Amino acid sequence: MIEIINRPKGTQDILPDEIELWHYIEETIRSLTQLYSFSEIRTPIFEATELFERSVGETTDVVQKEMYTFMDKGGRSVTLRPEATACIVRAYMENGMINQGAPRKLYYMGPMFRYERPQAGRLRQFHQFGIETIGSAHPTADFEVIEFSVALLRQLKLEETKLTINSIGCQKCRPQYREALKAYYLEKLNNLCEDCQRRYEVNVLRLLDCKVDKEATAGAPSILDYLCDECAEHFDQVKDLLVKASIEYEIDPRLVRGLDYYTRTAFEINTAALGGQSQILGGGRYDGLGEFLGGKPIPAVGFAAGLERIVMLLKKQRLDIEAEEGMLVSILPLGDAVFHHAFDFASRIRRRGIPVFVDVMNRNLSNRLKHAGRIGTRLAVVFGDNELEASIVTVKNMIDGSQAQVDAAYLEDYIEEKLELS
RNA sequence: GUGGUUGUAGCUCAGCUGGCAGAGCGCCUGACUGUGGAUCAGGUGGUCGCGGGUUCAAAUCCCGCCAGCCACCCCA
Repeated sequence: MIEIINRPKGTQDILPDEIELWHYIEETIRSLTQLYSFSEIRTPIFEATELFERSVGETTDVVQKEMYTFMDKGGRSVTLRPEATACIVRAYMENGMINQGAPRKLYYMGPMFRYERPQAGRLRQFHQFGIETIGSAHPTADFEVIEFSVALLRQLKLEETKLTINSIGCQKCRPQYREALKAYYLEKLNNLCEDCQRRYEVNVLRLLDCKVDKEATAGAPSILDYLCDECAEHFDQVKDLLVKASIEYEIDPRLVRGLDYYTRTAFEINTAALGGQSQILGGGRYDGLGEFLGGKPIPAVGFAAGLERIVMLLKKQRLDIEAEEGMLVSILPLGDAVFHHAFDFASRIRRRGIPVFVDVMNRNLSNRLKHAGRIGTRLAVVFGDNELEASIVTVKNMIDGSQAQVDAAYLEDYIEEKLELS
């Protein structure tokens, strides 16, 4: 007995039933990016492992334990991309896009891979959409990225979402805050959970969003009190722009980012409706990334959204996607002698831009009609020997059940007319 | 990676303290030899997640593994 092979853990088959929802999301994204003048960029799904080690940061979970890394046959270590920002910046530098003027506004959409324990809204292969505005250090760039993310969710008709923002400083002021935090937590260290004791050494900022030790965190110093003048001014301007655009937000000084390259603005959009994985979108400024990757410093800001989470939310909201106007014509030939005419009719109708299904099963009319009905046929073209001898076919309207004898020579005209009338 | 929980037909599930694997829906066929949706009848469909153990006998009890879900962790 040959064993049946199942899909790999943490992956998903997206079936035809669900694909309409994906198309709806993808089309909304493409039209909105166009309206905001973001251009699509496609980069490889795997990259040199070092790209992620250098950018995402070797202390993060993503690099330490979540990467799909393997040696190729040439002895190179490559990794399935766990996120795209590093890839985009790599491509930006490699292709000399810095010479194409600033800012360069890019977007991407595609699969990402992280070796994690799967859970609702968390998969090993998942899809992200993201935008990056590269080349501008100005707060208007931060604002535009945030504004776009809000507009996108509104356009998608996603309900009950909340925007949270923060500033996490820069390489100048963050170290001082880090020290202040360490000093604050030092005396409490023994009472903290195991994870937090580890975080204390690895990445103190992460202590802030620990769910176990909420009490200890309550009195912790706020990053906002440690921002340097430039960072504070930048943050003020971003907030001011948001207020003037009537975009509601909440400031959460404990909002930090897990990835090392983030600077200044950090933001997230969350929803209460999703359970454990509440974040549907997250991003911020990453002025440090260019240098991390061995290039010039390049100011940039962007975000990434999880498409599966958007799909889940929309399903939960039971959003009715307007079904495509049903235009399908089904051709139901009766008897071996007339099968070849079916394909001739089909080509002629398809040339008018009308979708056609040809029944390629050998079964009686009753079952052919049954199947035609279930796939959403609007008009069924039925014919056997007797019709074709008279050069006619029978066209049945599947919605009201009426039918007509039609001159086979003008079948496509009749169908076109019939579909446009209804 | 840690903890909890679940796994029986394509789907939803029943199957008691071990005793011949079931139902509804779906699918296929027929009633209707050329007319779908309704009705009725018949049929198809399962290594009971996988492997081992206990037993005369395991879907049922025990152990291990795999997978799903939930929470932690982390993030989109």
